Amino acid sequence: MGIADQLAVIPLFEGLPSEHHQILARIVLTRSYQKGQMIFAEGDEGTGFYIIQSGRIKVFKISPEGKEQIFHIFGPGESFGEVAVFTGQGFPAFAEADAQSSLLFFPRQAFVALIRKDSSLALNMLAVLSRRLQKFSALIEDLSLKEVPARLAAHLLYLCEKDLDANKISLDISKGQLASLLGTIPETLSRIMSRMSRQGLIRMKGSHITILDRQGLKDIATEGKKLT
Amino acid sequence: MGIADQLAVIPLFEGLPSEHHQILARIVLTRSYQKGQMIFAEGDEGTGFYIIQSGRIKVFKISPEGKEQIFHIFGPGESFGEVAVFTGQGFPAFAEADAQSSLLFFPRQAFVALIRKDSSLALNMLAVLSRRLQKFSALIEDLSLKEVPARLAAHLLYLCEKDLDANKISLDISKGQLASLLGTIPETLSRIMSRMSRQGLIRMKGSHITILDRQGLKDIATEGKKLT
DNA sequence: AATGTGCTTTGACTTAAGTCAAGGACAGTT
DNA sequence: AACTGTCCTTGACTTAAGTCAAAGCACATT
Repeated sequence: MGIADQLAVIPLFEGLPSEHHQILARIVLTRSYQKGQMIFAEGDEGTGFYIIQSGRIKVFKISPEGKEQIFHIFGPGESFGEVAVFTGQGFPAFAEADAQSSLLFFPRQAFVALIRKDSSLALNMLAVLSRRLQKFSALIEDLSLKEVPARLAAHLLYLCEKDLDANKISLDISKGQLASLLGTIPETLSRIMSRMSRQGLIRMKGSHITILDRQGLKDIATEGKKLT
Repeated sequence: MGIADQLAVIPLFEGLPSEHHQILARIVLTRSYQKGQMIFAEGDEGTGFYIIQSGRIKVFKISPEGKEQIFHIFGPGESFGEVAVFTGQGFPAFAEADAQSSLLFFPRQAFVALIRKDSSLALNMLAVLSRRLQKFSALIEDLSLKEVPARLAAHLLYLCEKDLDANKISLDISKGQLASLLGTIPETLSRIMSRMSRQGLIRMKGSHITILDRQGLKDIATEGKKLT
């Protein structure tokens, strides 16, 4: 399967004329990264953006004291680093490979040139950025207006919805990373998870979590209901 | 001056052929809002977006307990509510007039149709959304990785840069709103401001603030330097 | 099986920031 | 000048969450 065919199934490139898939295939560069390798740093010049072919990428910021906040964890088919393409400023965060990854890199100039010619591509990109803005709104709301138990409850319910229909979740990231994604630290997350277990809301065995009381979690996630 | 001429000077519509300004002028609707009036609520269907002609709009979320987090305060020439246009989902937050305001409303269908025809408009919109994403990143970083004194110090320096060259700032929003913008509450903000005064970093007289020690504020904003 | 390295959990403690409640300050109105 | 409502400040207290440090586990390697 050629690159152009791979591109055709990526949501961002859906509905484009196939000659545009050809053009994209000509301008794209493939890059590989080891687990833990940095893809770009905050402030680096944004010379293009990336789509994940395989692997996993985390986008994050880190405080001078070393606390990390993960903004997103992206998987195959998802894009990142677009913001810098359209603002002309540097990348606003760090990106690092969370596993051995293969990425497609689209250089800025050529990509912008294509977007000028293809309004479907422009609209797809607008949809991608809009959805990202929506996710950010939710994160801001969480950080500012909810406490950690509520964020965790919401996240567990979210995983449960998208992952499997049943009540079993298997975390595909470490608990430390989950903490960072929820805007907290491993110790706090650990304590809250054991409180939830003790109250019979969830069962925990390593990275496997079973939801026992969906309604109870919902109450904590949305209502101001407290976790004893 | 006709609407089309007004539109021509709005950043989002810069560089468009003037016949497109004409089209925009034909599809736009003018709407007026009293201070305190709601423009849309979270979850409302996004039938279009707005540009501010005059007045001021705050976009925010509110917790069940009543704490408010302001996402943005927008002024003349700025747009809001675009996200819902491109995701097709409801508005992700509330918007309310912060003063008597006159808004331009662009209905979704007609606007998307124009964006299909005008790639400059599409690129302008991509730039607007990208910059917004950048601002959100900064807010997330602040909420998660910095404490309130650091956020306040950064905000004061920011106001000082954009407002006037001198060291005098006059807040154009209430302190309560500033608190909500920084992700805290009035009491906390008040305490921190008096600490800053006591330490000789700023002088405060009502809504007028003078920066006395720019470097001191910078240290608090960026380094992990503490405020005694 | 033994060793080691990197997560995760737990405990005791500290601290930033929120809550509740009472005063002040101030601007506009009568 | 007195009144009224709103916003701001201050004080005493509570609490969620972070810090530091020590075990505990678990998995991979030798």
